Amino acid sequence: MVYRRTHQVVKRLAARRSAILAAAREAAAEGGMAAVQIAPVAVRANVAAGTVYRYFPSKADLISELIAEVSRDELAAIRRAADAAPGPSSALAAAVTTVALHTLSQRRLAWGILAEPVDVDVSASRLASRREIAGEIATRIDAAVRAGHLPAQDTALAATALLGALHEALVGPLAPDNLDDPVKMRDAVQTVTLLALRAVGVMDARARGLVVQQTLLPMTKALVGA
Amino acid sequence: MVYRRTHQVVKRLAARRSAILAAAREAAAEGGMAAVQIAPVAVRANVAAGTVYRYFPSKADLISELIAEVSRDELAAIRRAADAAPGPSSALAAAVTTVALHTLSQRRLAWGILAEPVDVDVSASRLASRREIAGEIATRIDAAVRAGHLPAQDTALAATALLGALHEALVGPLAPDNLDDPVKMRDAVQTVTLLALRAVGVMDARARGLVVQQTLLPMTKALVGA
DNA sequence: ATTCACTCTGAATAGTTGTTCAGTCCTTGC
DNA sequence: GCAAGGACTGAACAACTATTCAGAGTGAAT
Repeated sequence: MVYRRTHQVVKRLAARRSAILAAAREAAAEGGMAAVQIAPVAVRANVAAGTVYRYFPSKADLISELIAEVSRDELAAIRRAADAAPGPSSALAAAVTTVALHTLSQRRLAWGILAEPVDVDVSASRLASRREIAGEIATRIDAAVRAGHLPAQDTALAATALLGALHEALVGPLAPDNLDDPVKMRDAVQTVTLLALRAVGVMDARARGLVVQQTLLPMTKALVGA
Repeated sequence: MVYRRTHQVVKRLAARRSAILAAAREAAAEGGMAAVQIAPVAVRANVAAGTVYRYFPSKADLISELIAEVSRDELAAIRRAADAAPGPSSALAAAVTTVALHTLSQRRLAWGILAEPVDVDVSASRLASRREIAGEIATRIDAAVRAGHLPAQDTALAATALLGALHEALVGPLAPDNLDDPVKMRDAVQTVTLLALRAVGVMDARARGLVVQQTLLPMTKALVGA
């Protein structure tokens, strides 16, 4: 007798896997990576602890996939925003703004994904995540350089530094603690975006214009819809 | 009978405490915070594990004090460099360069102090450490603003962002891996310092001048002496 | 010399979680 | 229905280290 997976079963298995990942994501969003423990996640996903191991070989794999998932979402959002911009400088501004917005709107999750201590080794996954996002930013910087809007520079290092600045200023331990207030939030996004653009060499006046253009409009959208 | 501590004993106790801290620092410099475990540190300091607890109530306290110590050293170096500079912009450039140099010259330790996962809670100590360094940078930015060299801005946020950029670019997971090469090291320091200065609004040409002035000379000194 | 306070030792303890696996339940194919 | 493959359960296990503490050691007071 040959056991064959019914479509229904396949669907259920996939759903369960998603449920576990979603549970992990919720836990991380609420309590940071520290809250992503097998037993609680299993409870949240309505399965037993052992079941988690039928879907993920280890906690490290679970968290790695969580990081990858969140990272994919963010990368897509960055690309969407940048591709919709009229020119390379606008695209860069849009990309930076998007990172800032995403980071801010889910600070706890962002902190967990980026830097929070985890008891298992997820450095490879974190590295990949950062590499992707940084690569995207580097590409946008490069486009602006090639368009003559920015001076030539080490775009990879610049992109890395920009991300570091954004993250530290928005979710790091020294980040202002009132960033839930939409007004403060908007100000913070504008400020860090301005810093970032100036850092790569956008002229101050032009940077201010780009920042206002890129944050005021999408900001309200972002705060309403996804 | 009243037992009184001889001067000699007091000295020995202090020496032992220093030895334990030094052992912890060495361990962190070699293997990151993960290597700062009670038993190995005790061995390195030539004491038994239990003795560590006569000097530090817990591992968290030990690491907190290690962080504070390293932080004090760095702050002193920043102040020394900045105070020796001729003007506020130079002082800012010197401060930023110093952070970059210090960070780079002890990358593993810096990573441990700043962001490496630790199994005990040292967030308060890390927060204090960052607050001090960021405060110093903020002060220097403020001085440059008041001197009319920089546009008005949120100096605290700017300082935080600058540190984030430096750290991410120099010791983060995306940092170039060949930073032991003095030439690459110098280039990296120059690049990130330039980014940082431009970010707060230093004009490009002037920034380049400051960067060269602040890195080329002290760099060689730093690589030779402490 | 002797006592006593204080310090040091390091093996044993304890608490925390990720991981396993024997038994149970469900679903498939006949 | 009913056998058998696969999935699920959750209590038990394992491993790792911070922490403790009873006993040994050290040196100050008399």
